[in-house]
Amino acid sequence: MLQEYAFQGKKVLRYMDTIVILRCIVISTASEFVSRKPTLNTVARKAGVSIPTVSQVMRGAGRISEETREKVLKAAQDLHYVPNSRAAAMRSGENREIGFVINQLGNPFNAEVVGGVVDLLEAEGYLVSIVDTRDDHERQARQLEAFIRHGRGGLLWVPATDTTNETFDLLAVQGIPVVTFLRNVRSDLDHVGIRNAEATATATRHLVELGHREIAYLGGTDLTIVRKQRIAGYERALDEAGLAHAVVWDSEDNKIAGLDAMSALLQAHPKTTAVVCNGDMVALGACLAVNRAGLVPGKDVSVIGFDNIQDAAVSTPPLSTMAVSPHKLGRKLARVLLDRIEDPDLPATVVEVSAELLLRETTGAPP
Amino acid sequence: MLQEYAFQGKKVLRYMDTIVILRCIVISTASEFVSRKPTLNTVARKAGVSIPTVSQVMRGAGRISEETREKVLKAAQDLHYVPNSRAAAMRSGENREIGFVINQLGNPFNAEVVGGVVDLLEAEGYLVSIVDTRDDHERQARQLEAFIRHGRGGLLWVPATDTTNETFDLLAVQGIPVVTFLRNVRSDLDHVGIRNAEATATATRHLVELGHREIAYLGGTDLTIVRKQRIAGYERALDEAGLAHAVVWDSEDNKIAGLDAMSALLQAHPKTTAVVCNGDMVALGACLAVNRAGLVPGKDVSVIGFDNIQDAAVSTPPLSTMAVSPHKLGRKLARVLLDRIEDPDLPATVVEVSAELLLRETTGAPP
DNA sequence: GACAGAAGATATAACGATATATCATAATTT
DNA sequence: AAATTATGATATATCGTTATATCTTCTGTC
Repeated sequence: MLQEYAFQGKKVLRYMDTIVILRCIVISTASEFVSRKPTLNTVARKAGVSIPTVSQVMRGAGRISEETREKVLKAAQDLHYVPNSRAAAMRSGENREIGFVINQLGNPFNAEVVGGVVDLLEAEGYLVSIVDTRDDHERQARQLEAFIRHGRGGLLWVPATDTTNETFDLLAVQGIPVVTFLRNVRSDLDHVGIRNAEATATATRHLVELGHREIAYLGGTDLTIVRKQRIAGYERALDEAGLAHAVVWDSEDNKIAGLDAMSALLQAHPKTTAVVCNGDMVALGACLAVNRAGLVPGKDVSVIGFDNIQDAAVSTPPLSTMAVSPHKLGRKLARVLLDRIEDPDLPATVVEVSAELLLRETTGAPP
Repeated sequence: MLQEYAFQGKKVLRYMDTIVILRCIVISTASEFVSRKPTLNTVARKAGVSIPTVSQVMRGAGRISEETREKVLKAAQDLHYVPNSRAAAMRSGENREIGFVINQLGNPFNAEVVGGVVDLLEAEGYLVSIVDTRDDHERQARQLEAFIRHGRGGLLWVPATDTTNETFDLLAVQGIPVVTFLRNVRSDLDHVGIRNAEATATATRHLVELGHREIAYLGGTDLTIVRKQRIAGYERALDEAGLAHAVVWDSEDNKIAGLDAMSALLQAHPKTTAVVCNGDMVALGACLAVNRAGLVPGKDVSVIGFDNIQDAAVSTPPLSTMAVSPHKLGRKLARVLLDRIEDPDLPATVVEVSAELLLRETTGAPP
């Protein structure tokens, strides 16, 4: 009796035992003529050895004679064999693929951080693959789950604003190494970030020393962790100087928002002689606004930024800012993850890097 | 006789058959108390059904009674079960993970393209993970191979400058769907890009119509494909106008390089009244140089950019440019990849999107 | 009441790799 | 010469899934 039989996605016919012969023929045909991804099996047959032997040669493990080693390597090269890491990971449990969940891809600061991370992790044989949440916590939840489904040996993560507890719980249960970056939202997770409060305090103190008395903060009522920390440092420095009066003005982290916000601020508080900004983009926008008001940044109004992005050095006038090395930050981030992978029982680590006062031309004594 | 025996990374002892009992105890202990990633097996045991049944429930496949369906779903939820897509991919052959190999992560244009790609592919259940080659073809080769090892169902790729033939061959042999983006380097691969020659021709023609006669091209002797195409369009438009004389000046794609190059160009060719730029970053740098030379962009010297990045709209003066919608471009890119995955036997497709002339304030009649 | 067919579940064999155990030889020791 | 140990290769089970085949049980039909 003839029966339909599915083989490699295609229906073939079988008749009792004939299927065995048929399958043999088909398999052999396929491996001869159809270009399929080569596997250990393919290589082993071509080299005339067993599968474990090929596996050992590819990994440089076990005891293999020079003769068979060369035979196997030749076969692998001829077939353009590329090992399947996922199958390997499945069996061995070791997974050298790291996910980086980032909040804003186009940000040059983030891009440099990624560079630092990758430089360290690729040297250790890891693949670092990135996704961009665009600061949308729902998309983030989907992406994190996707990373778990697709198997990542560790995660680096800039948590989106409004990240829910469900998301944290999901990660906690999966028992996969996670290091948060920049936004220190959970004490039970490893973290690498910037000493935000210290940095804005330094910036503010500098402006106070220059003689400024009306110092506003630009970019800060949408209270993410980082903004809170930065505003806290700013307010602390004002308190120390006995300047209780503090204007915190809202703005998003881009040039246009900075421009608009600074224009409004200058109108509402014309006595302001200095602004500490939440980021360089805002600061650059602020300088634009100062210009448009017929004033000169660094003379009439001092502006100080945060991050030291590339543009800060070439704007007119060049921007004073709190500088952090994103590349170094990235390397630290990778280091902490590697340590965690090596020893999962380590207590949660927090590493915070200082920012340095970098004075260019947008800061000076008040008029 | 006692023997050492390795179990879950730790050495235990075994004595003849006793190992069986020992293993049973250990396994049961582990699954009860140690937090391990739950699998179909775990869920199946908890729900009191077989593994294939759970698999079917999770996928919504096969015929399952409502009763067992609920039982299984409850067990899965209680255990926080997350399916292992790699194991699934291994068996089923279907792999919904896409790799995006990009040349410059910090570029906001690229970031928006990624947004378009992801919007379409995530809706189809794909995970898009990104790596940054930083235009280094050796790093790129390592990353592409890593993507193949780790199993990607398709690749989107901005080929780095100097990509070698070995790299193309590696990809060709692996038989994995690949779509190149922006840089159309191989006729045997699908491609999505911009009509570069058409765009620069449009820009140049516009300058000619404004009355310019000394029109230079800024950013172009390092001859990548894209630069070649753009210069070709520029030269074609000059030829049409009977203006044989063309100055092509070198510059990298960033502000500082644009500033330096434009300063040099103005010194070497003071009669130049207009420049077509290879990108907006160069154009913004060029405007800076024009300013520093005591001239006004759009009046003394016209500058036109390419890409319409966010900064172009808020620079002073706002930049005229050739605008393309990166988001739309990203969706096109994703579409082409999906089509290829659906039908691997399709002939190679090339999709090219037009750029639009977007006039702001850096272009005008010559003085 | 026998039988066909459907419904709902399970058994089994892959996918491509690695870990462990085992098995032939050859080389060395006693 | 017999026993032991190294050496180099292979056999087998397993990782977490899914595809296919098989097996009950329960209908409904004649």
